[in-house]
Amino acid sequence: MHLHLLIMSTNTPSASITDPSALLDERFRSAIEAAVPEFDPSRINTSITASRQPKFGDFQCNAAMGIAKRIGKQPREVAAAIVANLDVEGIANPITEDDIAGPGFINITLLPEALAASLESLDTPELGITPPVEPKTIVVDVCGVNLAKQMHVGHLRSTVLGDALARLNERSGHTVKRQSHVGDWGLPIAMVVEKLIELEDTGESVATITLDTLNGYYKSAQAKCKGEHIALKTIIKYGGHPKALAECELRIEEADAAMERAKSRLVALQSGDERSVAVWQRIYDITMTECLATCARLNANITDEHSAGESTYRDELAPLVDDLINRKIAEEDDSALIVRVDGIKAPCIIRKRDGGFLYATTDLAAIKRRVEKLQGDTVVYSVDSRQALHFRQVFGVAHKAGYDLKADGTPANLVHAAFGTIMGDDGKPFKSRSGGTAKLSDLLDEAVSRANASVAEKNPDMPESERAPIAEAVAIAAIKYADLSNESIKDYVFNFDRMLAFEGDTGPYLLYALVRISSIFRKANEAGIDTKEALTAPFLLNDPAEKSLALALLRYPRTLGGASDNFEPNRLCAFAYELASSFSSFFDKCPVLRNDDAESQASRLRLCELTRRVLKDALDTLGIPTVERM
RNA sequence: GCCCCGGUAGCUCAGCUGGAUAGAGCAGCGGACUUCUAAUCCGCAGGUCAAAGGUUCGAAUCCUUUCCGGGGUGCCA
Repeated sequence: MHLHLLIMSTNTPSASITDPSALLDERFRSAIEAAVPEFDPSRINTSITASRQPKFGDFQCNAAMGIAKRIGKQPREVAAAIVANLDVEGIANPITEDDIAGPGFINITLLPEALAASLESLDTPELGITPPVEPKTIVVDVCGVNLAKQMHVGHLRSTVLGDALARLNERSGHTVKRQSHVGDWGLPIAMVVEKLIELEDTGESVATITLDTLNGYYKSAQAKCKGEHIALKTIIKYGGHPKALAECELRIEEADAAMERAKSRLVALQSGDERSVAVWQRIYDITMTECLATCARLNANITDEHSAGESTYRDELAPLVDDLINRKIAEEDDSALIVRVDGIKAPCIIRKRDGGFLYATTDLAAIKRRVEKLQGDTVVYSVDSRQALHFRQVFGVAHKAGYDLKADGTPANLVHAAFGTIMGDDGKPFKSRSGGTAKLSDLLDEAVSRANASVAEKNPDMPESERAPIAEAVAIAAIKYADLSNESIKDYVFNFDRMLAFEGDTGPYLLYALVRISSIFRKANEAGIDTKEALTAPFLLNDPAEKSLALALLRYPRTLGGASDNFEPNRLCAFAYELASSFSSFFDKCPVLRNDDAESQASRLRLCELTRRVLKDALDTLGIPTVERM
């Protein structure tokens, strides 16, 4: 009954009998109800946590202090009453007043057989993860590349974090819909289209054009339209040679003309001009082919079907704005159309003075589609923290207009999972060696080449054909773990040396733990040991290292649920590191194959296999690739 | 000006929603490889949790103020 209540009360009920703290919660709840009948049972929080230090046992109950305060009794007196009413038969060592410590902590030490039983129940295909009572549909805004532009460091976090958030929620049993909001519309794109058409007209072949070339056109087109005006201002302000001034003015004339051509090209594109659309489509294909390949290389599950370009919203913008006008939600201000949101000083501009729509307008249409068509209960945006105000505004407008209302009339949960900037060693936003924007694929190449050198150093005999895919996986794991393991809101320093040092709290360390387990099973099979048989052997957890490994394993379901519900992949990273660390200690202290005791050997083999499966599952859920050898 | 986010060991970072003596990894020092991959393990050292108040049995965590750093701020995306 109490367990049932517990499950109903959590969004993702990952706690089950697999989790000893859930069992303890049930027993302590009963004890508290009996011990302090005057206390409102619905307000009981048993506050069972894992103990930090072994001398305080495995778990502790911190409920007595809080309850004592509310009912005006001494904390230790309440703790004693709880203990007197407590039955932990079959779970933990009997608890007496001697186990009450400090202001009223109740220390709990699990019975070895209870620990083994919990491990048994973890050792299933689901690994203790139970599906949510009410599965939700979660839309994840991820990646967000722009046409005619390479992916750069800025896309790393959106892609890696967004994909991890998606995987976390999928693993928790929710329905996830990824949406990559591709910047495929607007004047900048029209500029590139115009440029390609001009090239075609002069007879140049654009059939085999690459994304690199497109990226160059994008930059030069942008520079052409913007830069010269700045140069002119500088010349006028500081005085320049008349010749320079004349040259500058000439270039401005050219740039303005180019801008005019781009604007009319945009009109042509928007009205469906055949040639413009064909060129646009080619740019789209070239960009997406390469970007999706980079996503695949990053082991991020982002494909063509997840792409939802801004262009797909273009017919929805005018009606949406009209709706806001008609319902008096939007108002004119200085010839622009704005919506005011409570609590935010800056109004959200949804239509420019010249009649054009903006980023915010498209995002409103996107929210509408994601809630109404995609039926998202939650829409989460894996986007840079610098856009926090934008999202506060857009979410506010959507709510004001009711665009966030689900079919049942309740509002969807709109979440900006903001992340910080990737910095260079100088503490400034990361740049390439040459000082420009760092191309993501170049970054990955360098990581792979470093990983390759390390693998070659550790395994001189390994053939190149085997080494290459391992180096690739190790490099990607290193980069992704470095990105995912920090709290996402914070900026972090991108440092190859630290990431690929292969020591300590890094992706390769986690992979190494898996490699050691694989190695044990390879050796076991070579020695003719029946490993299949061992996988059903009873767990014997006598060594402290075995026990702490078991306790680490049992934290998996709860940790996964917390990471998923809070959109915090770093929690799962910390878990994976602790698990790998516990395993490494176990590996050092508890010989598996060189073990005369057959029962102990079987138990340890099973413990190894369970560790392998949990660690692999956690890494899969983070989108981190794994290897068998390294 | 206003708003948002940070500040924890020499460096890079955790800290499970208020719990016991604040934890890791690098770097430093000292140990452990004829033994399941030493990309590892074990130990030592390293802290006024930016500062000051407040809330209470109890604060890195919650509240207030101040300082420092970063970001954003009506017609780019």
